[in-house]
Amino acid sequence: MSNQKLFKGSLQTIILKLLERNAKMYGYEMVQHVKQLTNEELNITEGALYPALHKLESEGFVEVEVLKVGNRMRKYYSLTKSGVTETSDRIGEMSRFLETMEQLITSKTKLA
Amino acid sequence: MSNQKLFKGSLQTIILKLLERNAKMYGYEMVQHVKQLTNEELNITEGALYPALHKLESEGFVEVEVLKVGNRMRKYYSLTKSGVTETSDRIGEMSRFLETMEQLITSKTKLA
DNA sequence: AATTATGCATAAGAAAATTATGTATATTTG
DNA sequence: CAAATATACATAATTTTCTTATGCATAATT
Repeated sequence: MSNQKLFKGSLQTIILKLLERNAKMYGYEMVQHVKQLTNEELNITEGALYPALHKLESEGFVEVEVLKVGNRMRKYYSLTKSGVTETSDRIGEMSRFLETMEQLITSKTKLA
Repeated sequence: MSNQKLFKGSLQTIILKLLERNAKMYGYEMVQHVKQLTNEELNITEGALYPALHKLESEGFVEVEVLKVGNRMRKYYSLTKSGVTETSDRIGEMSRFLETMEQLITSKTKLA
Protein backbone atom coordinates (compact mmCIF):
# COMPACT_ATOMS: atom_id res chain seq x y z
CA MET A 1 0.00 0.00 0.00
CA SER A 2 2.45 2.60 1.21
CA ASN A 3 5.70 1.55 -0.37
CA GLN A 4 4.32 0.49 -3.72
CA LYS A 5 6.82 2.73 -5.41
CA LEU A 6 9.70 0.54 -4.34
CA PHE A 7 8.28 -2.18 -6.56
CA LYS A 8 8.69 0.08 -9.53
CA GLY A 9 10.78 -1.69 -12.12
CA SER A 10 10.24 -5.18 -10.73
CA LEU A 11 6.83 -6.02 -12.16
CA GLN A 12 8.12 -7.85 -15.24
CA THR A 13 10.44 -9.94 -13.11
CA ILE A 14 7.57 -10.84 -10.80
CA ILE A 15 5.39 -11.90 -13.72
CA LEU A 16 8.15 -14.02 -15.22
CA LYS A 17 8.79 -15.65 -11.88
CA LEU A 18 5.11 -16.52 -11.49
CA LEU A 19 5.11 -18.13 -14.90
CA GLU A 20 8.25 -20.08 -14.09
CA ARG A 21 6.40 -21.83 -11.31
CA ASN A 22 2.96 -21.96 -12.83
CA ALA A 23 3.06 -23.07 -16.42
CA LYS A 24 -0.07 -21.12 -17.38
CA MET A 25 -1.61 -18.13 -15.74
CA TYR A 26 -4.01 -15.38 -16.68
CA GLY A 27 -3.80 -11.78 -15.64
CA TYR A 28 -6.47 -11.61 -13.04
CA GLU A 29 -5.08 -14.75 -11.46
CA MET A 30 -1.64 -13.16 -11.18
CA VAL A 31 -3.05 -10.20 -9.31
CA GLN A 32 -4.80 -12.43 -6.77
CA HIS A 33 -1.80 -14.68 -6.47
CA VAL A 34 0.60 -11.86 -5.68
CA LYS A 35 -1.85 -10.33 -3.25
CA GLN A 36 -1.95 -13.58 -1.28
CA LEU A 37 1.75 -14.30 -1.53
CA THR A 38 2.62 -10.87 -0.17
CA ASN A 39 -0.16 -10.59 2.41
CA GLU A 40 -1.64 -7.57 0.67
CA GLU A 41 1.73 -5.84 0.66
CA LEU A 42 1.81 -5.68 -3.12
CA ASN A 43 -1.35 -5.00 -5.06
CA ILE A 44 -0.68 -5.04 -8.76
CA THR A 45 -3.00 -2.71 -10.61
CA GLU A 46 -4.51 -3.68 -13.92
CA GLY A 47 -3.21 -0.50 -15.46
CA ALA A 48 0.28 -1.75 -14.79
CA LEU A 49 -0.26 -5.46 -15.34
CA TYR A 50 -1.84 -5.60 -18.75
CA PRO A 51 0.58 -3.27 -20.50
CA ALA A 52 3.43 -5.24 -18.90
CA LEU A 53 2.03 -8.51 -20.20
CA HIS A 54 1.62 -7.07 -23.67
CA LYS A 55 5.18 -5.84 -23.59
CA LEU A 56 6.54 -9.22 -22.53
CA GLU A 57 4.54 -10.76 -25.32
CA SER A 58 5.82 -8.34 -27.94
CA GLU A 59 9.35 -9.05 -26.75
CA GLY A 60 8.73 -12.74 -27.27
CA PHE A 61 9.16 -13.83 -23.67
CA VAL A 62 5.60 -15.00 -23.16
CA GLU A 63 2.90 -16.36 -25.43
CA VAL A 64 -0.84 -16.30 -25.14
CA GLU A 65 -3.66 -18.74 -25.44
CA VAL A 66 -7.19 -17.45 -25.25
CA LEU A 67 -9.71 -19.69 -23.56
CA LYS A 68 -13.37 -19.24 -22.91
CA VAL A 69 -14.33 -20.38 -19.46
CA GLY A 70 -18.05 -20.34 -19.01
CA ASN A 71 -18.89 -17.25 -20.98
CA ARG A 72 -15.86 -15.28 -19.97
CA MET A 73 -12.57 -14.84 -21.72
CA ARG A 74 -9.28 -15.73 -20.16
CA LYS A 75 -5.90 -15.08 -21.71
CA TYR A 76 -3.48 -17.64 -20.45
CA TYR A 77 0.17 -16.69 -20.56
CA SER A 78 3.14 -19.02 -20.57
CA LEU A 79 6.89 -18.65 -21.00
CA THR A 80 8.46 -19.10 -24.38
CA LYS A 81 11.86 -20.70 -24.77
CA SER A 82 13.61 -17.33 -24.73
CA GLY A 83 11.32 -16.36 -21.88
CA VAL A 84 12.73 -19.17 -19.76
CA THR A 85 16.25 -17.86 -20.28
CA GLU A 86 15.17 -14.30 -19.68
CA THR A 87 13.52 -15.32 -16.44
CA SER A 88 16.74 -16.79 -15.09
CA ASP A 89 18.60 -13.64 -16.05
CA ARG A 90 16.06 -11.35 -14.46
CA ILE A 91 15.97 -13.35 -11.25
CA GLY A 92 19.75 -13.22 -11.13
CA GLU A 93 19.67 -9.46 -11.52
CA MET A 94 17.01 -9.20 -8.88
CA SER A 95 19.06 -11.27 -6.44
CA ARG A 96 22.08 -9.07 -6.93
CA PHE A 97 19.93 -6.00 -6.51
CA LEU A 98 18.42 -7.29 -3.28
CA GLU A 99 21.82 -8.12 -1.92
CA THR A 100 23.19 -4.71 -2.83
CA MET A 101 20.24 -2.89 -1.30
CA GLU A 102 20.49 -4.99 1.83
CA GLN A 103 24.11 -4.01 2.24
CA LEU A 104 23.37 -0.37 1.59
CA ILE A 105 20.73 -0.04 4.23
CA THR A 106 22.47 -2.10 6.88
CA SER A 107 26.01 -0.87 6.35
CA LYS A 108 27.76 1.52 8.67
CA THR A 109 28.48 3.33 5.41
CA LYS A 110 31.40 5.35 6.66
CA LEU A 111 34.28 5.09 4.27
CA ALA A 112 37.58 6.91 4.43
CA MET B 1 25.02 -0.88 -14.91
CA SER B 2 22.56 -3.38 -16.30
CA ASN B 3 19.83 -3.52 -13.69
CA GLN B 4 19.80 0.15 -12.76
CA LYS B 5 16.07 0.20 -13.29
CA LEU B 6 15.49 -1.97 -10.24
CA PHE B 7 16.81 0.88 -8.13
CA LYS B 8 14.02 3.10 -9.35
CA GLY B 9 12.19 4.49 -6.38
CA SER B 10 14.93 3.82 -3.87
CA LEU B 11 17.20 6.82 -4.42
CA GLN B 12 15.72 8.99 -1.69
CA THR B 13 15.98 6.17 0.80
CA ILE B 14 19.62 5.64 -0.13
CA ILE B 15 20.41 9.31 0.34
CA LEU B 16 18.67 9.41 3.71
CA LYS B 17 20.52 6.31 4.80
CA LEU B 18 23.86 7.84 3.83
CA LEU B 19 23.07 10.93 5.86
CA GLU B 20 22.03 8.84 8.83
CA ARG B 21 25.55 7.46 9.02
CA ASN B 22 27.48 10.48 7.84
CA ALA B 23 26.27 13.62 9.51
CA LYS B 24 27.25 15.84 6.58
CA MET B 25 27.74 14.94 2.93
CA TYR B 26 27.77 16.74 -0.37
CA GLY B 27 26.33 15.46 -3.61
CA TYR B 28 29.46 14.49 -5.45
CA GLU B 29 30.63 12.66 -2.35
CA MET B 30 27.43 10.62 -2.23
CA VAL B 31 27.91 9.47 -5.79
CA GLN B 32 31.45 8.27 -5.09
CA HIS B 33 30.43 6.72 -1.82
CA VAL B 34 27.66 4.65 -3.32
CA LYS B 35 29.86 3.62 -6.21
CA GLN B 36 32.39 2.19 -3.78
CA LEU B 37 29.85 0.67 -1.42
CA THR B 38 28.19 -1.21 -4.26
CA ASN B 39 31.30 -2.13 -6.21
CA GLU B 40 30.17 -0.11 -9.20
CA GLU B 41 26.83 -1.88 -9.19
CA LEU B 42 24.95 1.35 -8.65
CA ASN B 43 26.08 4.54 -10.29
CA ILE B 44 23.91 7.44 -9.29
CA THR B 45 23.68 10.02 -12.04
CA GLU B 46 23.77 13.70 -11.29
CA GLY B 47 20.56 14.18 -13.21
CA ALA B 48 18.85 11.98 -10.66
CA LEU B 49 20.77 12.99 -7.56
CA TYR B 50 20.46 16.75 -7.53
CA PRO B 51 16.72 16.89 -8.16
CA ALA B 52 16.27 14.26 -5.45
CA LEU B 53 18.30 16.33 -2.98
CA HIS B 54 16.31 19.42 -3.81
CA LYS B 55 13.09 17.54 -3.28
CA LEU B 56 14.20 16.21 0.09
CA GLU B 57 15.14 19.73 1.03
CA SER B 58 11.81 21.19 -0.04
CA GLU B 59 10.07 18.50 1.98
CA GLY B 60 12.06 19.52 5.01
CA PHE B 61 13.94 16.26 5.51
CA VAL B 62 17.40 17.65 4.82
CA GLU B 63 19.02 21.04 5.20
CA VAL B 64 21.93 22.61 3.39
CA GLU B 65 25.09 24.41 4.32
CA VAL B 66 27.19 25.86 1.55
CA LEU B 67 30.95 25.77 2.06
CA LYS B 68 33.76 26.95 -0.12
CA VAL B 69 36.61 24.48 -0.18
CA GLY B 70 39.60 25.85 -1.98
CA ASN B 71 37.90 27.77 -4.73
CA ARG B 72 35.08 25.34 -5.25
CA MET B 73 31.59 25.25 -3.84
CA ARG B 74 30.27 22.35 -1.83
CA LYS B 75 26.72 22.00 -0.59
CA TYR B 76 26.70 19.91 2.53
CA TYR B 77 23.48 18.16 3.36
CA SER B 78 22.37 16.88 6.74
CA LEU B 79 19.19 15.42 8.21
CA THR B 80 16.68 17.65 9.92
CA LYS B 81 14.72 16.43 12.93
CA SER B 82 11.83 15.29 10.78
CA GLY B 83 14.39 13.86 8.39
CA VAL B 84 15.66 11.52 11.08
CA THR B 85 12.16 10.17 11.64
CA GLU B 86 11.51 9.92 7.94
CA THR B 87 14.74 7.98 7.48
CA SER B 88 13.67 5.34 10.00
CA ASP B 89 10.34 5.03 8.26
CA ARG B 90 11.86 4.71 4.83
CA ILE B 91 14.36 2.12 5.96
CA GLY B 92 11.56 0.16 7.56
CA GLU B 93 9.61 0.23 4.31
CA MET B 94 12.69 -0.78 2.39
CA SER B 95 13.30 -3.73 4.70
CA ARG B 96 9.77 -4.96 4.27
CA PHE B 97 10.06 -4.52 0.53
CA LEU B 98 13.31 -6.50 0.40
CA GLU B 99 11.81 -9.28 2.46
CA THR B 100 8.71 -9.43 0.31
CA MET B 101 10.72 -9.48 -2.93
CA GLU B 102 12.99 -12.16 -1.53
CA GLN B 103 10.00 -14.35 -0.78
CA LEU B 104 8.47 -13.71 -4.17
CA ILE B 105 11.50 -14.77 -6.15
CA THR B 106 12.38 -17.77 -4.02
CA SER B 107 8.89 -19.09 -3.37
CA LYS B 108 7.45 -22.12 -5.08
CA THR B 109 4.58 -19.76 -5.76
CA LYS B 110 1.97 -22.42 -6.37
CA LEU B 111 -1.14 -21.71 -4.41
CA ALA B 112 -4.41 -23.56 -4.54
C1' DA C 1 47.84 21.49 -23.94
C1' DA C 2 44.38 18.26 -23.40
C1' DT C 3 42.03 15.18 -20.68
C1' DT C 4 40.09 13.75 -16.52
C1' DA C 5 38.29 14.78 -12.02
C1' DT C 6 35.67 17.70 -8.98
C1' DG C 7 31.27 20.08 -8.14
C1' DC C 8 27.01 22.08 -9.07
C1' DA C 9 22.65 22.53 -12.10
C1' DT C 10 18.70 21.99 -15.40
C1' DA C 11 16.07 20.61 -19.65
C1' DA C 12 14.27 17.11 -22.83
C1' DG C 13 12.80 12.74 -23.27
C1' DA C 14 11.82 7.84 -21.88
C1' DA C 15 10.03 4.29 -18.86
C1' DA C 16 6.91 2.55 -15.78
C1' DA C 17 3.80 3.23 -12.84
C1' DT C 18 -1.10 5.31 -10.84
C1' DT C 19 -5.62 6.81 -11.45
C1' DA C 20 -9.66 6.89 -13.95
C1' DT C 21 -12.50 4.92 -17.18
C1' DG C 22 -14.85 1.54 -20.06
C1' DT C 23 -17.00 -3.01 -21.38
C1' DA C 24 -19.05 -7.38 -20.10
C1' DT C 25 -20.35 -11.60 -17.48
C1' DA C 26 -21.01 -14.12 -12.86
C1' DT C 27 -21.98 -14.44 -8.22
C1' DT C 28 -23.36 -13.03 -3.81
C1' DT C 29 -26.13 -10.45 -0.55
C1' DG C 30 -29.73 -7.78 1.39
C1' DC D 1 -35.03 -9.75 -7.41
C1' DA D 2 -32.16 -5.69 -7.37
C1' DA D 3 -27.84 -4.04 -6.09
C1' DA D 4 -23.36 -4.79 -5.03
C1' DT D 5 -19.27 -7.25 -5.53
C1' DA D 6 -16.23 -10.26 -8.05
C1' DT D 7 -14.28 -11.79 -12.34
C1' DA D 8 -11.77 -10.52 -16.66
C1' DC D 9 -10.03 -7.82 -20.04
C1' DA D 10 -8.38 -3.04 -21.90
C1' DT D 11 -6.70 1.76 -22.66
C1' DA D 12 -6.01 6.89 -22.00
C1' DA D 13 -4.33 10.70 -19.22
C1' DT D 14 -1.33 11.93 -15.92
C1' DT D 15 2.47 11.53 -12.61
C1' DT D 16 6.83 10.04 -10.87
C1' DT D 17 11.36 9.03 -11.45
C1' DC D 18 14.86 8.24 -13.96
C1' DT D 19 18.46 8.68 -18.23
C1' DT D 20 20.73 11.38 -21.43
C1' DA D 21 22.44 15.58 -22.82
C1' DT D 22 24.07 19.87 -21.89
C1' DG D 23 26.09 23.77 -19.42
C1' DC D 24 29.28 26.29 -16.26
C1' DA D 25 33.52 26.50 -13.54
C1' DT D 26 37.86 25.10 -11.01
C1' DA D 27 41.68 21.54 -10.04
C1' DA D 28 44.62 17.92 -11.04
C1' DT D 29 46.81 14.78 -14.04
C1' DT D 30 48.95 13.05 -18.33
